[in-house]
Amino acid sequence: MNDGAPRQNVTADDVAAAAGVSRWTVNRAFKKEASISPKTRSRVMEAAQSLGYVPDLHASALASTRSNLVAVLIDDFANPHKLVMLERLTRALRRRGWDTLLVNTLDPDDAAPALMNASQRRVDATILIGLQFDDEVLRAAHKARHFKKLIIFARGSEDPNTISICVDDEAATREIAQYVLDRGYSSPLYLAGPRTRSAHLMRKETFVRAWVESRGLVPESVSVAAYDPLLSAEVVHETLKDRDPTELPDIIVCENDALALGAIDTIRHGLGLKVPDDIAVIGFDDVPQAASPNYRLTTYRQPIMEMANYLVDILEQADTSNLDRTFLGRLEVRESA
Amino acid sequence: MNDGAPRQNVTADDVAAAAGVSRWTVNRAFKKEASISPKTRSRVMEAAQSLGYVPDLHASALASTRSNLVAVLIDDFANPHKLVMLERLTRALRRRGWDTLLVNTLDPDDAAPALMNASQRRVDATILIGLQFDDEVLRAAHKARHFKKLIIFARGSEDPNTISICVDDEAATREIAQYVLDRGYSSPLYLAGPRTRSAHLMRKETFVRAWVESRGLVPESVSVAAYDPLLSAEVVHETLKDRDPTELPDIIVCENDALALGAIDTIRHGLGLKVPDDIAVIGFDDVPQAASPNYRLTTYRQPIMEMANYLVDILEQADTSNLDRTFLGRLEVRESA
DNA sequence: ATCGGTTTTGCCCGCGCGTGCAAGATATTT
DNA sequence: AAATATCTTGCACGCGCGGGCAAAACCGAT
Repeated sequence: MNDGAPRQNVTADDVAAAAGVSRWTVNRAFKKEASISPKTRSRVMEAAQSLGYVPDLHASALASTRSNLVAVLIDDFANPHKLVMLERLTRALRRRGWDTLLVNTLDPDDAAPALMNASQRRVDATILIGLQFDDEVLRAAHKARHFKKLIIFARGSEDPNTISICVDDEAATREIAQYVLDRGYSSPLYLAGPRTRSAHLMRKETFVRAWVESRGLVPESVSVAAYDPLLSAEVVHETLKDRDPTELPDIIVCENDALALGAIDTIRHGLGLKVPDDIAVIGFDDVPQAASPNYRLTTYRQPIMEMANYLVDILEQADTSNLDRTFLGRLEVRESA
Repeated sequence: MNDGAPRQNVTADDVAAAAGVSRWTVNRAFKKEASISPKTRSRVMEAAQSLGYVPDLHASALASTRSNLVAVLIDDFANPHKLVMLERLTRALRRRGWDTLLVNTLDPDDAAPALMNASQRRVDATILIGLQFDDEVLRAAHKARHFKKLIIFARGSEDPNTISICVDDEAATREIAQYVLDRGYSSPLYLAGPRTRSAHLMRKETFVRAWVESRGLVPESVSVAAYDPLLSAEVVHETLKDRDPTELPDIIVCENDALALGAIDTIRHGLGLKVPDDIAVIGFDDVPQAASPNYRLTTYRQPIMEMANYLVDILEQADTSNLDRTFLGRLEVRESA
């Protein structure tokens, strides 16, 4: 395992001795914007290279107030969009020198312990990509030691102590509603996700409001207990299986793609109908599968990469105030609606 | 953000003062198997609770030889099975007190830097859930400082310095081959993933061998450059689109589900054929979508949770020798083949 | 009460690096 | 060439905790 050559514990002191400088100069050589002359730096780097030295990030974090580590809390692995967000986020972070502590929030009650866990690692920020986080959890977060920034990704939040980076749900949903109206659909079914205690039903509410404004009536809606395609398929099937064809919706507007994919599956294989001819479907997120020849899902694409980059910008900001930001995506029109 | 009450830097000393014990006793109270009397422990814990103290894991890692952190390197986010593995792995780890450093290996050349990165955080083990890792990367890993265990998850490895936890590919593939034979399929197409330099084409080779043994001829095979359903759909389409119906395979045996899902999509929407009537499909992994009413994919299920638990067992082992282990899964027969 | 054994507690030293400042080396100016 | 300005380097101290051992407290039995 250890073939002798690269010693196990090369420290900055060893490199310093080899390069004929002080230990501090060695560590400076590894700091991006340190005051050090180019030649000593390269001399140090050579010595470091030959000894196989790299700075120890634990010691560094301990000695300073920064760890260059962020925690990502995630709890909903059935939703394929989570994988996309995770990929973009870790990519943006790593590209710019940040490490990611991934915390699987095992169940709703685990959110607070998970937050605590992150704080024990002195993370510079905690990012929430879940949905089970209610205000109580946020309060727990603020109690955590070394707590710095709490960022809610891809979901709105009114909490003033929190930074929220998300798509403008209202604008997006209005665009979707407009599209549905323009295409002449008349009996939409809104398929919503789990009802969280905190009021983040923005999308559904906005859609309902828009529909009422234009058509004067409240569209039907159903809610699924998790953003899981399989569960969504079940719920849609239960809801529609016994209906007279004339009572079927002509479009299912889904809070996100996870629900939409399940809806399409059920329309075809459970109800034996066609998409979009019998029932159209529209989603939200634009997960990779939405583009597959099987689904060709019309959906609203969130600019995740852009959002991830903004998140990293924020990490570098000292000031925490007013960092919330919403983004605009765009409707990706395919064949499902 | 910091509402005063919970001080930012509560250290073991503060708790010690509050509880009337020494600092060392405080830290002992937080160690699972420390020699400490129940009453002092609870007294300490109370004090800690009221002060909002939790041990600092950076300091702990620095002072000891353990960090309780493992790095997970992952590089292929198009494959839905990765999300499953990530979920099971982080769940098993967290349940038993391990934290996860998630490293997105941005591209093949990033593997070595990613490994280095992990070593800077003194991880107790590094887990590879990717495929782009060739022997050169492994060698780089062994040079890293503080390098301890290198675990290859869900993929075989001959490297003696490495611990591999995976399904018995040979047994699994033989079972699949037998199933294909038993069902009377006669012209299989083997759909393989990217050709890596190292010889890990186990599944394909085994299938080919089994087929040759029983039928005396080498089955056709094609390879897809990534485990990506969309790419797989393209490749299958390109391969089969101009064929005379009599020259079509009667089953496509896929190296994993990512490829299988794409294959099904193309068979239906690209070639206008039916699964399994015209062409059957068989996969490997049993991703969640495989069970959806749309795919009903017959596939070999890997016991990921069990494998993840074994991985954590290994972490607690001091001895590194002979920890490789293969698991048996089982063929999940649905309707696609 | 005393003794041997056992459990519990205290503590020295060090893990590897960053902060902030002072000393030293170089460059620039007149 | 001397003096000042600028850049580069060195260093005392501390970050919070753990290993391992010695001292102290405890236990029951004589």
